[in-house]
Amino acid sequence: MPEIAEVETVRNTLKKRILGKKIKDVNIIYSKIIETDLNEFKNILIGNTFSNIKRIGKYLIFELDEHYLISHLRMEGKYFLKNSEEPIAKHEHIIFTFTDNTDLRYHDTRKFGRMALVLKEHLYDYEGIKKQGIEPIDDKLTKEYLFDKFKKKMLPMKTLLLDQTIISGLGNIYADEVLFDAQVSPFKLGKDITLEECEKIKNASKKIILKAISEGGTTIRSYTSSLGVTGRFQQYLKVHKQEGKPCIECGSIIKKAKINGRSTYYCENCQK
DNA sequence: AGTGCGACCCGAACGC
DNA sequence: TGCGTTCGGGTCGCAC
Repeated sequence: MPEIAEVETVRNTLKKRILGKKIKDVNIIYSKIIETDLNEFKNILIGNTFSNIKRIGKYLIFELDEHYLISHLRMEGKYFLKNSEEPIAKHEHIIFTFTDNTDLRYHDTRKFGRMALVLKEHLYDYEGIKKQGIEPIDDKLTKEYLFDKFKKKMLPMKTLLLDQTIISGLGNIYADEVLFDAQVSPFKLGKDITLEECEKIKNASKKIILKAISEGGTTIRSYTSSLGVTGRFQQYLKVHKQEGKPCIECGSIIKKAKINGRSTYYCENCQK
């Protein structure tokens, strides 16, 4: 389940492998992934070259001549690099074939990921991109900014951390970890949060994302032979999926709850 | 405007 | 064993 750290790892790995290669064909096996008109999608990509790969929030942005290919992996999207002769595997939905007879293959068991082509000057007209808030690693993420965004909200903090228009890039796993690190209850309403707690949330977000990115980078090195390009997150989780285990800080049993439909793990004793 | 929730998918986990 | 059911994850879009 890719979050910002996994997306960053995929970006760095693909940059080393596909930049400068000319696309000679695009095979669309499952078309609902693609939001752009399919003929237009193929016509723009064939003959084109990926010249850079950027990231905005959880979106991968592949740079082309005049367009960007925007790709969101959602939960299970992955990119594989394979030789073109290899048979198409289950769950491979979009295949970009380069002139050197290698493929970039988009693999997604849940078919939830999305791709779209936009003209470069229209990147920020794309809804998902336009709405992104500030990233945890950006110095513009201040306690004052967070306090201002949270202070009138009747929603629980868990929900607010998942809102990409406030903090860009936190997913369900890291939201739990951030709240644990900041010692803030996931149930606490935005309107009840203090400036001091915003400072803790800001620091925890940055710390956890930076750690996750470095872990993702470590993990990927074991993938060189199989070519599965994904940054699987490490099991350094203190609360997420730790239900029933003792809290590493106080020994209380980690609890699980649903908050606005999202599974949430927390320590009742540490998080107030 | 703010909030709540179903839809999109399908493999894994669970219940019988 | 084998079947059917439930769950989960990020985002969108619709309902209130």
